[in-house]
Amino acid sequence: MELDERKNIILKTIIRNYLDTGEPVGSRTISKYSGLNLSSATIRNEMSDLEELGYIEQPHTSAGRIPTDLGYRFYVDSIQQDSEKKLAASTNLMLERVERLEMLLKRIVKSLAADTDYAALISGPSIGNNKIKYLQLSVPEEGKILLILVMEGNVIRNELVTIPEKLDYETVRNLDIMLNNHLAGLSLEEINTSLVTDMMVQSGAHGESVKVVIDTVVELIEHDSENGEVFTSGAKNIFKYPELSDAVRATELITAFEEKEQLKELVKEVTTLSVVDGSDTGEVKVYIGGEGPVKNMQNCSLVTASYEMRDGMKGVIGVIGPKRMDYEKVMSTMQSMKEQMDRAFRDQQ
Amino acid sequence: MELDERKNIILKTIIRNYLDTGEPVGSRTISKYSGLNLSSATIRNEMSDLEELGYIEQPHTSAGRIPTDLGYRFYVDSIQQDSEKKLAASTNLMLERVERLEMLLKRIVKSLAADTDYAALISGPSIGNNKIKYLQLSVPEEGKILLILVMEGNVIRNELVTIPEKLDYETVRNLDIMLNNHLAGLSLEEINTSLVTDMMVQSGAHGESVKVVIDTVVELIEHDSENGEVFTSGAKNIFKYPELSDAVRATELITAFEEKEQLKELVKEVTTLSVVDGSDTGEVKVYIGGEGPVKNMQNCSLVTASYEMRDGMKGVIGVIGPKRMDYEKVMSTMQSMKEQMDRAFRDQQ
DNA sequence: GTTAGCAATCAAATGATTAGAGTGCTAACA
DNA sequence: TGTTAGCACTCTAATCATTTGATTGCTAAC
Repeated sequence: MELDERKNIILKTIIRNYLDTGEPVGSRTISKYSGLNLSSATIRNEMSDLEELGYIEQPHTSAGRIPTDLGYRFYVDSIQQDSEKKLAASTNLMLERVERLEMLLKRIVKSLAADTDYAALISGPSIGNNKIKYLQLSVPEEGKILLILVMEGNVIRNELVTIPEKLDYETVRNLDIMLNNHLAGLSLEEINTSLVTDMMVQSGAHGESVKVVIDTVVELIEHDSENGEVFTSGAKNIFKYPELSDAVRATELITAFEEKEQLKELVKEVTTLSVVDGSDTGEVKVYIGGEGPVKNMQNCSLVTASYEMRDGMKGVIGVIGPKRMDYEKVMSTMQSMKEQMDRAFRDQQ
Repeated sequence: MELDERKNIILKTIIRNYLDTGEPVGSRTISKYSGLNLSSATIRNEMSDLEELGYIEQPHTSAGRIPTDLGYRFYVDSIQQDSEKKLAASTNLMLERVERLEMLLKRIVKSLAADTDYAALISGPSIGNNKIKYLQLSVPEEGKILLILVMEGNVIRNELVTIPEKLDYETVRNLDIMLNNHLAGLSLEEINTSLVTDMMVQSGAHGESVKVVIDTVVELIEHDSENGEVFTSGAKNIFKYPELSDAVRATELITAFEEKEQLKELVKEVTTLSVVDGSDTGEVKVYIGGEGPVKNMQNCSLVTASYEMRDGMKGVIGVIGPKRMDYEKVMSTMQSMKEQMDRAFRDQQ
């Protein structure tokens, strides 16, 4: 059995109706609103077929039909083909002004949540496979070294390092130069044991201190690539949708939004997935039910897009809502956000 | 009418019972469990008095009594007087190991939430009225300056500043020295216009760049004192308590826990309140219903304590739960956490 | 001052009935 | 062969009356 044009229209009508009302839709409704001029009996036959094909299902005998995950997938794909994406009215971010990146991200995620009425997240660009530009040591007090690490793209990290000896200004300066000579321009993978031993040997009596500093550098980069910040907004929107608000699911989402660990995992997967896909990187993507990175959120869908900053650093924006979500609006809002951000970051360079 | 010994006992029994069961308690229950050997009729008379005094109330006719905010206050105060605080079993934090402050705070707040089963928060120590130790400039690329700000207590902040001119290494070095001469040892309030003008004049042609840098310094400190980080854990615990889980209150709490702005406000108020009180700083405090900093959380109580790091920098830990909360357990857990933290930070120095 | 007893009150549970929406099937129709 | 009208059947959700049980306040007796 195939999905002919008529089944196609009926299925879309069912889903659109269900997205609107949240109620299972019956044959009579479709008979009236599909524009096909068919009686409810005929529709019933077709619906029976659609159910057999796995696109819709009945919550219980005497109820109408609701879309299955496969049904949603069909719907979302068919939206994406309708390339005449009429962009949704979304907040103009006015990204021209320079401000702290953190503030900027928070503002973006906030309007994303406000525009869509779902929960939104944004990941800051992570330094990940980035290269060290330079580092800088100073001595805030005896026995400690303040390490400043500047990565390509001017991402800056600092850490206070406790060293096992007291070093004078001149020595620290020399170590600083030596470290820069060896490390500048390298990425995390390129820092191997032989290189470290090399530096330790070269710094003679201060080998131990140098080791501590290098370890800290490695730690900082690793920590950051696993731990790129994620901001969220609109978690409360979850409560607007009765099909989710029951304790279990709410708890899951709330925990995810509080602990952020799961969200970071999610961001990571989305990033790597889009790299694997290759071709359509940057496109808006939809994960329905437990698809892709959205494990254990059976009743939610996730819409993502990635944006690009200077130096090829990428971040992800996403919206999480119930499976019964206004996909068209969310997808086009997302698209418009992404474009605004890409443009702003490009111009700002 | 006064609170004599008998009323005292009855009131405590009512509250303890209500905390246990969450159900309004009736006269018969008290008659059985108070240990006073009084009939329910007598208890009824006393309860009627207690209601008139404002300690308890009836949700509706034919229901038992529940404590009012005043009742809770009485109960909490009477706990605090029972100075034989049997410390609750709380996670041993094993704070000896040095780790990143952020990680440490997250771990603490997590076990606080786990131990109490309520939502917990912790504020990192803020630099607030702290003094500048030194600052450091470097040039990651033309037209930009990397500003590193080190405060007393080795709190470090950095920011990339865009300046209106290209400066060579030597000039930046001189500006660095000049800025340190003027700013080192000062707190935010001491940076006034005349000082700024002074520095601008002294740096001649580079006055504009200096101004931008100083502005950034001020911004960093201000931003931080308003924005000291707050970590939370256990927001999901809110759903364990049916009296809170209905949408409105849940939404309020969830938003507060996501946006953190309200929590920061709260932390700020707790900190300033305890400064005003003076004497009993550092004690565990309880705010019931809308008391103190817990505006718009009519159905919650807040238990707080402040901890101290080196250099007198203070932070706050807190637990938010329903008014019907196990005050004894929370208060003693809090006390023990606070002590562990104080001890650890003192020893670690 | 304390208590037993009793009527009055009210929320919450129970159960029966009804209304309504929807399906599947069959037979008739074009 | 595809479409439709009609009808019996199913199941949920709403409604309403009734019952149950907990609790109070009051009064009169101890």
